[in-house]
Amino acid sequence: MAEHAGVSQSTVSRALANSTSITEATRARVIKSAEALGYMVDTRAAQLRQGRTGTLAVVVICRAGEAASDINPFYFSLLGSVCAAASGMGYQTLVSFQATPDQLFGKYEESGQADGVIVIGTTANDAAWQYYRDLSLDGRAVVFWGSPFDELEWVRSDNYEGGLIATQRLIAAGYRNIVHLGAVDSPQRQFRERYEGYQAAMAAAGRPASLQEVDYEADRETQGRSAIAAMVERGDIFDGLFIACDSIALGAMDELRERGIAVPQQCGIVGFDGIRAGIHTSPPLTSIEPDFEVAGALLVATVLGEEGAQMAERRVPVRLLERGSVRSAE
Amino acid sequence: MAEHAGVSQSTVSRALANSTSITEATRARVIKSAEALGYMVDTRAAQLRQGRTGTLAVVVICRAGEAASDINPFYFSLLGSVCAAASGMGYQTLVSFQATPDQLFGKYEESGQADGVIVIGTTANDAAWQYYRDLSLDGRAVVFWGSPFDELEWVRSDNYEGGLIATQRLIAAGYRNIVHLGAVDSPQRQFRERYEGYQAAMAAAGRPASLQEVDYEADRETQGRSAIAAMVERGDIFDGLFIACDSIALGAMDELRERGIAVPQQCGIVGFDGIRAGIHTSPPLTSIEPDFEVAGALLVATVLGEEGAQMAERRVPVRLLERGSVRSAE
DNA sequence: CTGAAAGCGCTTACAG
DNA sequence: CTGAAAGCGCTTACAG
Repeated sequence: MAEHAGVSQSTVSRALANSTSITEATRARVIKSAEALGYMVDTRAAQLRQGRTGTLAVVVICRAGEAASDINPFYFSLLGSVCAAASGMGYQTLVSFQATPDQLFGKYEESGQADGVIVIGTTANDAAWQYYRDLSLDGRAVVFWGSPFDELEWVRSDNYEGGLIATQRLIAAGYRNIVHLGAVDSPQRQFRERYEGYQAAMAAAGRPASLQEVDYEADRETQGRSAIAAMVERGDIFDGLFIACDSIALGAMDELRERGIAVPQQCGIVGFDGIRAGIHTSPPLTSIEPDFEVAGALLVATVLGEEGAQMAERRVPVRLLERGSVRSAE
Repeated sequence: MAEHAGVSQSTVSRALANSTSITEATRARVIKSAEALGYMVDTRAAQLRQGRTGTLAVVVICRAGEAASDINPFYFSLLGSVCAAASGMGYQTLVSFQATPDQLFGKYEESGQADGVIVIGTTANDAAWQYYRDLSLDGRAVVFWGSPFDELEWVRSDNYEGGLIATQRLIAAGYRNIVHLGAVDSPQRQFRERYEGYQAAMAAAGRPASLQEVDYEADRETQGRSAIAAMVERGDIFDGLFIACDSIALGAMDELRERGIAVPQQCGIVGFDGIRAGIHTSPPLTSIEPDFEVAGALLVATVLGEEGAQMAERRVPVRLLERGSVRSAE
């Protein structure tokens, strides 16, 4: 390559790396040769020399035995946003799906494969979270979406705000007995925050908070179904539901339909996550959606240790996605 | 590292690479030192020397302006399956989402970043397909999911079979006027194949085939809605629909509901792709699902140029996912 | 502004 | 079975 352009290897490198200490004439010649020869810089070699990788690892934690098509679609949206944000910052993304303990691998930094790790996915996989927690405590650059551990670097939705506006919306529509379907003691820290937002809105309206716990060991749809079944069989009175996650809400809606409870007439529902499947239920599911673009950008900025990616700013704003599972405000 | 274990660099390398020409005693010592020092082989350097990358690039072609949450969930399932299959073969996966012409990048092989490229995603993005077609014609290892070009290396669902069994199911349930919603001349080659399966089943039942074309420039849900709107407004008689893709079917079901046409009583529906959102429509959407595990494995084997990954075997088997949008067989 | 040389961290003939 | 040396394809001080 250097030979073809009649310059040294150093000059080729500088020309292609846009170094300023190169005549435009020389650069042009080098570039023309590169095109003629179909030459491209070997990224591996360049990065080895530079001591960086230009790559970020994104690991999606799954439940054991969960196929790709069973993964909560919310995480796929997040994955896409992270890849886009990384690409915008000039980083490639090494993606892997990890479920069982033997699949766990996060030593990307140690093996020179990535400059940092972004962990997203189900918090129910204890082994995985312990593994990545240790990695982080070991001083590696790893950032989590919605970590169960406060000491780690995390980025989360503004869950409190989401719970607040979801509940306010239900109250404004005139529903009286609004129950929250979720969990306060699960590793899903985000669930507790959503509950607290719900609680605040209820308190402000002078109404008691009421929580129906879901069994987070079960799959999400079963969680929703079982929760509704339990409430109905107990004879609970409710006409509004703020549900901690859309996938759970989908199961809840199925159960309500089978039991003949009409949404939104007899029961209003607001979910959380804004997944697309909620567009096609009947009625479509009203939900709280985080700003995915901000989520991706924040995760990437945080793992890269950017200035400005301070703790206080790691909250992703949310908005109400008005669809059809809540009747109009009174 | 070598110093700590009291051996040469070569020995360290051989011990860690499980070379047979190493005493177990030496290997044990090296491994212990590695653990003590937290040493790991630098993958980049190893691969540079070995002339391979141990990595596969997976590019998801999107529509311009499409956010991650708008991507057809089918492709996410496929993406997950590909990553899992690659991982099973000892390969990492470099994932990117590409929509606009300036985002197009597939020179992973040339730049030493991957040993091959797997292209999946919407066929409606002409520029992208041309780009990857050129890359493939240039001799690069690139394999496509459902390519519009016959000369490329592709892996596809057994679309003909899928169309056949979907239509047979509708016929068996006693629906008389079964229409296909799809396209025969779109770049989606798979759509034509699905139509042909439909056609064969109709012919075998002695019934005429009837095609309602969708406008593949629009987004998928609009395609479904508009197709139904057109049929109803024209006064077409139909009581069965085999729809080329679930995302289109979801839109069609929304439109049917709004127009008061009951599924499956007045109209039976079978979609294609088996996306999860179809579980929560009412009724749930009966669909044809490819075996994702086989799809991922075949894509990976093909791009790696494995023996046995012959053309004839690049068809992914499909099965009927019985849900609720077709009434029981008579 | 450009070139010759060193070196990033490995693996692999080549000797012994 | 193990070591010394070369080399994978780059970038970057160091000279000029």
